[in-house]
Formats: sequence, C-alpha cells, structure tokens
Amino acid sequence: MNADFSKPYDPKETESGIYQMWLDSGYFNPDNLPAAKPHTPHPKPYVIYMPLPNVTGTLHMGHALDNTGSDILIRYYRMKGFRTLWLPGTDHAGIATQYKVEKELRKEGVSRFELGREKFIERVWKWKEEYGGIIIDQLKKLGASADWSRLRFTMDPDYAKDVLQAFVHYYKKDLIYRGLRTVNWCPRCGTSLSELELEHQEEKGALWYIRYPISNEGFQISNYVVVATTRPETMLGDTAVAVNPNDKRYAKLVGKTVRLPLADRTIPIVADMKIDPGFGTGAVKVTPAHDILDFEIGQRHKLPSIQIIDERGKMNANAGSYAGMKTEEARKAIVERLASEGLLEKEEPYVHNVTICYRCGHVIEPIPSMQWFLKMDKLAHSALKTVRSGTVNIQPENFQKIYFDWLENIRDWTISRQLWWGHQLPVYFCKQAANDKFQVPSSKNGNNFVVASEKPKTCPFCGACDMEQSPDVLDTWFSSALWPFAGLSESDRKNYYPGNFVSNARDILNLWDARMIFSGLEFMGKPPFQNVFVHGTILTKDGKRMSKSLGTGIDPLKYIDQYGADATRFAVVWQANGQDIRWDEAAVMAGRKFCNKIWNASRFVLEQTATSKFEIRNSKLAPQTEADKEILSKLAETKKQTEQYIETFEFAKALQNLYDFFWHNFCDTYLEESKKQVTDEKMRPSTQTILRNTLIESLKMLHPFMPFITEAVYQNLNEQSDRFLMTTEW
RNA sequence: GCACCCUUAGCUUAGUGGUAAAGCGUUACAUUGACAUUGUAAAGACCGUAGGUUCGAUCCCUACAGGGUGCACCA
Repeated sequence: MNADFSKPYDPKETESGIYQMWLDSGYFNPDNLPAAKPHTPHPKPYVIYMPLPNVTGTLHMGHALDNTGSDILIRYYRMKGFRTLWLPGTDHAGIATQYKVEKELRKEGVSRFELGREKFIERVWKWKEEYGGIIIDQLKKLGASADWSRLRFTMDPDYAKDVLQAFVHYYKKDLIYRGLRTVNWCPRCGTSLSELELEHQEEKGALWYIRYPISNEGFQISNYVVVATTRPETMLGDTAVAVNPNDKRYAKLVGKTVRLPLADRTIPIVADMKIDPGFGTGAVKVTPAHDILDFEIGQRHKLPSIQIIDERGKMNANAGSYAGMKTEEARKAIVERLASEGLLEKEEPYVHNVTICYRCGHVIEPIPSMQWFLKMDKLAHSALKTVRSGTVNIQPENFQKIYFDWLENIRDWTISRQLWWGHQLPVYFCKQAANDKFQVPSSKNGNNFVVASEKPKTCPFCGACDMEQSPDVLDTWFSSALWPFAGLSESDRKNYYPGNFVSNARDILNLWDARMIFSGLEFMGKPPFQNVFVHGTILTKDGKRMSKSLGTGIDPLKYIDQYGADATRFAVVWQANGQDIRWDEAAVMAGRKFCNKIWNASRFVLEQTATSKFEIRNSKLAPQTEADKEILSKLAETKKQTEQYIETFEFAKALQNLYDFFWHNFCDTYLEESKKQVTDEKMRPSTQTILRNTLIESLKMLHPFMPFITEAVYQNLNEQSDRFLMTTEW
C-alpha cells in the first residue's frame, strides 16, 4: 500500500485501505499476535469490554469519546506487547428496539397485538439483521481496533443461556422473588420500569386542598382534616391519611378515622416519619396502589391497596362512576364534584416534577403489578466493598460518591418487563393453576411455577399440562450486566477475564457499571475490571445537551467523512479533559492541519533519507550538534510523558504534549536545523539517522491517537522489522 | 430541598501559593526552500462578585451570583 506523498494528505483515499489491511492481518484478535516478543517473554492480556451500543443506535459523539479512549489504550498496550482484546458487542436494548419496530409497524397501520408475539419478534430480528450492524461499521470507520471475530449480541444463543442461568442462580440463592408491588409503569410502553429508567420533567399543575371529614365527630364544617394533593383523582384509592408523629397539630387525631369523600369508606389516620410537616397542611392522603412512597407507608402500617387506575392509564371498575375515564378527565370531574360538595378548600397553582419514561417520554403511572425483583442488599454490599477497598478504581474520584450514594440507599431491582423483545423469564407455570399468573402473589413454597433454565418435560404440579412460560422478559440491564463474561466463550474466560478498563458517560455509572461489578463478583468471583473511567459529556458550543430531537446533535460521521477519522479522533481527545466538553468544531480543523503537518514532515524526512542517499541499517544515533542532542533528549522526555499520561488515562494531555513536540520541537526547530546540517558531509549520516529515528518514534507515539495517517506513513517508510506500525514494538 | 462540579484572553479550554498558557480568531511581517492546512512576531485576561487566611492568592477558606450534574422527590 503506497500513499502518494506528492499530494496533501487525503484521509478518504487512505483510511479504508489501511483498515482493510489491519483486518486482513488478523491482529485485532489477540490470539494472532506474535506470542512472545523479546521484550515480553510472557505477554499479559490487556482487555476492554466495549460499552455495548444499542442495536438501534447510530454513532454519536458519546460513542466517539468512549471508543477513541478505549482504542488509544488498546493500541498502546498492543504495541507494548500485551495480548490485547477489545471485546465488541451490541445490546438488544429491549424497550428501545421494541419501540422502534412498533413505530415502523404503526406506519403500516398495524399494532404489535394484531401481529402477535411470535410474528412481532420475527419482525424485530429481521430489523436487527438489516440495521443492527450499522453502528459496527461506523465504529470501524472511527478506526476501532476491536476483535470483530468475537462480536457478540446479547440475544445470541450462548449469551441467552448465561442470562437464564444467572436468573436461576439468583433464584436458587433466594435472591429473586415475585411480588405484587406498586411499580413505575409506562402506559404507552405497557411495562414496568426500574427507578433508573425514569426521568423528571417540570410541569405546571395545581395543588388542591381537600377536606376529609373526621368520621366519628359527625359532618360539621370544622371537623375535617385537610390534605393537599396534585393528584385528586387517586383519592378513590386512598386507604389512609398520614401525618408526621411529631406534628402537634394532628397528635390527637392519630388513630382516629376519616370518611373518604366520594367513596363510601372509612380510613385511618396514621403517623409516619416520612411525612414532612412543613409541606401543604402536613396531612397527606395515602394511596398505596398509585404512589411508590405511599406503597411503602402502606406496608409499614399494613394498609390495604386499592387499585383504581389500570395499566393503560384509565380509571378502572373500583373508581365507580369514573370508570373508563382517563386520569386527567377523572381529575377534572372529581375536583368539580368536591367543589360542589364544599369539600374543596382551595386550589393553588403549583409547579412540580412529573415522572416520565426515559424512552418514550410518557408520564409514568405507578400501579400495583406482579413483578420479579432481585434483592439488592448483599449484591450492593459486595459492589461497595470492592470499590471502597480500591480493587476497582472509579475516576474521577467524585463519581465514587454517586456510586456509593446509590448503592447505600438501594431498593430491590425490578427485573421483569412486560415487553416482547428480550430474554423471556425462565419461569414455567402450571396451566391448571395458571389463572393467578398476573394477580396473586405466590410464595416459594405454595407456588404454581418452576424456575429452570429449560422447560420441564412434565408439570410437577398437575403432572399433565404442557407448562407455559412467563410472558415477561428481563430488564435489558440484567443481561448487559453480564457482558464482561457472558460475552466470552468458556475458554476465553480463563484468558480474558477480568478486564482492565471501561470508559463511559456518567449516566450509566449505576445503570450499568455498578451492575457489571456485582454481577462479575457474583458469577466470576472477581470484579470485571480495575478501572472505571467516567468521561465528560459532549455539549454544544453554548453548553446545551446534544440531542437528536432538539436538533442539537452533532454527527461524528460527518467529520470523519469530511476531515478523516484521525482529525475527528484528534478533536475528541484534544477537548476531553475531565469536565464536560463544549464542542468546538475548530478542534477538528486543528486535527486536519496536524495530519497535514505529519504528512509533509514525513515526506521531507523520506526524501532526505531515501535509500539512494542513505543506508539506515548501518547508521547509529550519534548526536554531533546541540540541535541533535536537544531533539533526542526532548524525544526521550516526550516518550516518558506520553507513557505516563496514557497509563493514567490523561489522553488530552498526552496528545497536546505530543502535538507540541512534533510540531514545534521536531518540525519548526529540528527539521529546519537539519537542512543546514545535511549540507555538511560529516554530519549528514547522523542527521539523517536522527531525522528518521525521531519521525518513527513520533509515529509510534501518535499511532494510538491517529492510527490511520501514522500507519500510512509508516507503510511508506518501508521499515523492515514489522509489517505494521500497529504491532511495532513501542 | 440536599450534595458535588464549573466560572481564566473574542471563542473553546489548560494551569500554578509569588499577577498566567494552548488551539482557533485578530494584526504585522516573511516566505512558493516538506507544508499558505506555512513560519516569525505582536496585540489581547484587574483569572465570576464580596470578604477572609497569608509577607504574598487566579490557585486555600467563607458567602453570594450565574451555569451544570447527581440524589431526593414535597403528597
């Protein structure tokens, strides 16, 4: 492969050819790397598990940042002689993918229910085959040197087997249970969500003050408790009024009862520490069925739970005359009714946060639902311990606090989802006793289901029926939490687990990193990596979040296409210090200019040291002038600094330092000086040697950051020892 | 509401207990000699505001303002 030095550097002409050459070499696969180089008699592995991109995804700036950082490390350690594995994969991304295919169906005027589960899943697979590889191709364009021969998908048969086994394992250890709980429910997606899948949005609403008559004191106008609420429609499901035990205003009322307006029921007044006496009237209506906090209060006080809203977000039969209404309609009707009965004390405008689904943006409706939970206390404890002890290191350090906060206050993880696309639970129900599947909690002893990684041949309950698998699927994060080992074959686990490093944005620190850590500890006995690196978020130049829907997104592929992958990588790394990055396009231009500088300097060195004038093999580094000495000492210093910066993940510093060395010390100073030196017969050979040596060393150091151009130049230098710069000894 | 982070040249950001760097931009000059995707030089910052510690603070402490993030949601 020969690049044309007579023209300015053209990444388009070069990059795809170079990448193909690397692919053909097979060196992305560590098993193909030369087994024992002289400097590493027993090469150690260096492993990174790629943060799984969603199959629905296309490359965005966040990926570019994650993966450029990982590729720098992988390429660096590969040149250092390590057996480097960068394990790539894609995530089936339950909700995201299902939502996407459903949208496609909607355009055709079909719903997934009309299609049926089996056909729908077929359709998703088809979609995956067609579009699921896009992001992989895009990562290749970026120059990612991952081992594509090991590419995994989280729904691959082997992977799925591990996922189901993990479920069975937890269940046998009594860490998984099934229960009827008030959970966060998205009426549009039709599924439960975990607390980490929620977002909050400010909304202008109202606070209604409602009078609840104290039941045993007759219905006189002064004898009532006033509760404040933003959701009056849920009062039909109230089963108590709660006050703070230290609140003197209500001390005498605790233990008494009130008559619940609009519903012919009497409910108790209970005392609970969670109630803030300073808010509203200090008295709160308690609706265990439709509020997570109220559910917990209900548990503490053994209150019944009355569901009045169904999974589509409509009032159900328990709501009496309001049944069938949407919650907003019911709210309006109920407020009007209360007002007409003189039970509405006042209404004030109020801005509060509503909880929305992180995927579709629909308002979350907490409803009681039969779900599966993973007990978190022990697992969280192990994940805490491994970071506290320094076995796993989270950088920058202040993110440790976020990690600790979450794990210390953790709730059990709702792992079941009412979706079709995903790993179906390895739970099999007896058909005879299956009527209670969604409504009645089953204890482990008196249950009507079996947890097993394969369907039992005969039903252990009735001995006759063909057992029916639970329709629920697992939370996607349950399966991606297993990625560091489920992505590896049995034999690979011996060589390539645990890994060394993971890099991602802060939003998945708990969602994913924490869960990979405790899963690794649970199933492999060791955490999956030593270093978690949380990088900044790339924002627009004026500090706004990048988002497709807002039109503020910036496509890294646009830059790769226009200015080359190296220039794009340069820009990403150049700006990536610990803080969030206000993306400045000028950095890409700077990267492109730097590429050109490398290109032209290389041409110069090549011309100066063409074999007709110069025999490299016979020359030794023999500095003769001050300039010679200075460039060689600066080179040695730069090399040391580069190693240090890369190994501490300070990529921006490493690159800036290299940039400064190459441009100013090498090009501006030494190259200019060398022009004079080569005119002197005595100095020519040593000058040529130093030129060539410094260039090659620079190319090596720059290679992890800008792999394409450095490899292209190296190929033109016709070095003899290694075929590729990529595998040249550092 | 609680916690954490940020605020440095026109823009995007480094950085240090002794008044500050880089990229882009600007200005002047040079140069077709690897590279005009160039070189040399210059201008440009009271380092968010107000206090405090210190011989001395942009860097440490406190408060405030603006921006951001995490957690909790207050019903």
